[in-house]
Amino acid sequence: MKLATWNVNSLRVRLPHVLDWLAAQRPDVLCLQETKLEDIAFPFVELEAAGYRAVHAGQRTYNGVAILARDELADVTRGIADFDDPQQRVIAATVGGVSGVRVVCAYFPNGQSIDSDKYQYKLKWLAALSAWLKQELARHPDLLLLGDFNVAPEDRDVHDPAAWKGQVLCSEPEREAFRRLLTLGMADAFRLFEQPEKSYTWWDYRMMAYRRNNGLRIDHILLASGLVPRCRACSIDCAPRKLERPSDHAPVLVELA
DNA sequence: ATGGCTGCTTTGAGCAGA
Repeated sequence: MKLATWNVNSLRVRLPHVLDWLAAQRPDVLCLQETKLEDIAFPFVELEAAGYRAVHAGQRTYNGVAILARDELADVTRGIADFDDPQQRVIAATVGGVSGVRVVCAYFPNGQSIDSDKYQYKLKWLAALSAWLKQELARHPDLLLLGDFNVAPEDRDVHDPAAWKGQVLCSEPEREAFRRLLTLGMADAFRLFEQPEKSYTWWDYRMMAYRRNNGLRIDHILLASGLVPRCRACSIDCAPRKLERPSDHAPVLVELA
């Protein structure tokens, strides 16, 4: 089973890239973030023609998350339970029937800068996510959390750790929140394997950052402990970042036996 | 060098992203 996550930075603009990528990779599941679409504008028809069902928690202009799957998507939930939030950042579904996995697709807040109200919202959101996932892991032992975490967990996930030290995406409270997710009983799938040095999933559009590999690893796939023995591979696919008019994020993939 | 791109917005300068 192949699952992936990709922040597409507007599905309206990126739909051709998504369709090409689905055709090339044929993942069983693809989680999308930043669709920036209302549900009524979501391209269900085009995706169905490509062989994918979809569920979407949409919103105009900002945020918006979706799960695409070749098989049925069951028990769909939107948002974090007991956390009132108009921003559409979380959608979850069970894929693969009775023996299926629970897929949680999330677009974590960016936080803007550590002195911003948005940063305080990010920390509250992270705390609410942890509390909710603790319950969800008890309910669904075969859970995966995939998405744009907007957190670079360690200095090796940052092209210039000195410049980013203490900044939003790298600050210690954010990294603590990331580690807290691991202590709930999850593993960073990417770090289960040997990986190339300077592996990143996001590069700024400016200053030729991609060409210089000035990036951050902020898109992640966490696996519940019980899934770890089934994990065969995890990688970042940089091919879409090289295309014309790319998303600033690259997809991350995981393979489960 | 505090910008540099990109996408979006009651269309055009400003916000947000990361």
